[in-house]
Amino acid sequence: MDERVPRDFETLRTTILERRHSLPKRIAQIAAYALDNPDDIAFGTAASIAASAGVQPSTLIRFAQQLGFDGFTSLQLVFRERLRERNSSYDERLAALRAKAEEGAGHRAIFDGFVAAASTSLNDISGRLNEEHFEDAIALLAKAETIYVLAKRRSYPVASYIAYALGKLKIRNQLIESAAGLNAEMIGFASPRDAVIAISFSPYAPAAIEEARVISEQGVPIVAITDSSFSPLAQFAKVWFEVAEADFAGFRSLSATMALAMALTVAVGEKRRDAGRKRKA
Amino acid sequence: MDERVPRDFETLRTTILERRHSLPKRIAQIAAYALDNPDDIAFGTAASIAASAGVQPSTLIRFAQQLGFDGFTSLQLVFRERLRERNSSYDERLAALRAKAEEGAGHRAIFDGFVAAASTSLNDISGRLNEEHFEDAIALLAKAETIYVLAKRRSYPVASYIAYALGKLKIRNQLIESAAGLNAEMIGFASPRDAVIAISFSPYAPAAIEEARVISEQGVPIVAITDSSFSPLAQFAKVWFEVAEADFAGFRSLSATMALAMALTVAVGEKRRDAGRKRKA
DNA sequence: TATGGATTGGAATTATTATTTCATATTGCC
DNA sequence: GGCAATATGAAATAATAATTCCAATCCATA
Repeated sequence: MDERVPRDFETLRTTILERRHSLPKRIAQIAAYALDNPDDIAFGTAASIAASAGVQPSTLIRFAQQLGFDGFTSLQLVFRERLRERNSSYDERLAALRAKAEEGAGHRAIFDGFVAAASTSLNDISGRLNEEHFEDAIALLAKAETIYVLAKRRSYPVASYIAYALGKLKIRNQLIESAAGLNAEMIGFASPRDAVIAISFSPYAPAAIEEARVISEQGVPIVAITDSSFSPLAQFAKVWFEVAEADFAGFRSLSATMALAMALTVAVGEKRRDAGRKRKA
Repeated sequence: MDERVPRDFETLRTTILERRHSLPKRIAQIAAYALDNPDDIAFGTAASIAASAGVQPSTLIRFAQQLGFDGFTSLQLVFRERLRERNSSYDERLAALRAKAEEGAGHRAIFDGFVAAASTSLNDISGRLNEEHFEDAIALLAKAETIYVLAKRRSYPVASYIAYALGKLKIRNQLIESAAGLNAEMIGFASPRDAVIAISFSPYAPAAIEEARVISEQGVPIVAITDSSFSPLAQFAKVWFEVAEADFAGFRSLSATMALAMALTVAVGEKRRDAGRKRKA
């Protein structure tokens, strides 16, 4: 065993991919299986793995030997090590972050707390996004002449990001700011051919709700991002998204909302480009 | 085996913790070891685990039986299952997201791409935050009379969030907006007793850089959040943070920057509260 | 402190699993 | 198309690991 044996999964993976085409059929078969089902290699027995991959146990051992290991067992160790590391690389780290943050050890803990809250929120939303609503929202926004973006206070940063991104994508948009008292007039210009993205979380800013009400009464369709079905925003909206953000130290994360906002914006941009192309053709 | 056997790790854990005090000494010893080193149980052999825990293999089996399993092997399955799930619950899921996003399957892929980018960025920053810089920045900002917040374009949402949070914490602050032409005068008011949080990423908005230069020449200390040591912002800053945000579809995530911004803000708030308390005492 | 029951250690046993071997099949090459 | 080299399948064998068993020890209780 003087030749260089891959001792970590990434090296192993690379090695396999390099040699892929020079491997005999059955060996290639088990190689593909190994990269596709690393967990099975980590936990299975030579016999069970061979069966799942549709080869003989001896082939599995030859595969290991071809890679420079002295048997299946040593190959398996690499797959097990990977699981150990992977595992500690996230969930446990997040748990550790949370634990550190909770026991409140100084300023670093504050940082860890916010990182953990943001990660949790992202994790959560990625499983919960309603794909139909997402498509509906994109369709609705893509055909709008002007997209109005409405959000106050905590949600305002998201709105300003949307406005920035829409601008970069050359999509006409209007941010309804809280600052000047011109909101009423701005809203007055909106027509049913336009659309609104409204964002508001509990405790809902009264101004945001009121403006959403007025604008929906003008027949302008609203896409809302909010935090529950009881949200007053939901009742005015054509489509609405529920985003649950984790909080830390009384401040809620914005990461999930941001990710959704970015995705909406870019998807609308893409949809418009596609539509434009079709019209020309 | 009619009694209820814990089939998932959490249940098992709870069961062990409940019975902890009624277990015989050696069994308790292996129980503690199991909860402390779940990975070892998942991968080890009865003999190796027993040795590490300082008991006999037979004790390990008795432990498993006491919990209702019919042997060590079935107990081990629970520990292995946990690793599988844990693993697929994040890293692999993220990889899957990325893969889906890359193969570009419709709008859902866009969403997945942004979620993945945000997760990656958070993951990254949590390992890279320089704790000393963080403490320095907090100290510097905590003693400022007014905190100026300076950011344009893509970074503006972060600035507006900081301004909002500082306001909620009753810390005097001033957002230097790009809109009106009053920036120069606003900046003119800043003194060395104040401080600035400046945020800018490549391609650096010229206005942001210019304003940072002017304000630093007035002797106002700057805390910068930027993306590399070559950033023009870094040279004006007393303390600066490097934040590497992953991007998707040409838009960069803001999640790591946001988390850092929130942490900074809240930490400053906390430091001020502490200082206030001490002064009174 | 004697006694019964529970607990533990250590070796023997049994089961499972990896590996080797050898006959057979396949492939590439002249 | 025939030959050698290589690859594959299947079963035998060797190794390893789980489990069981029994004697020794510990502990609570009378």
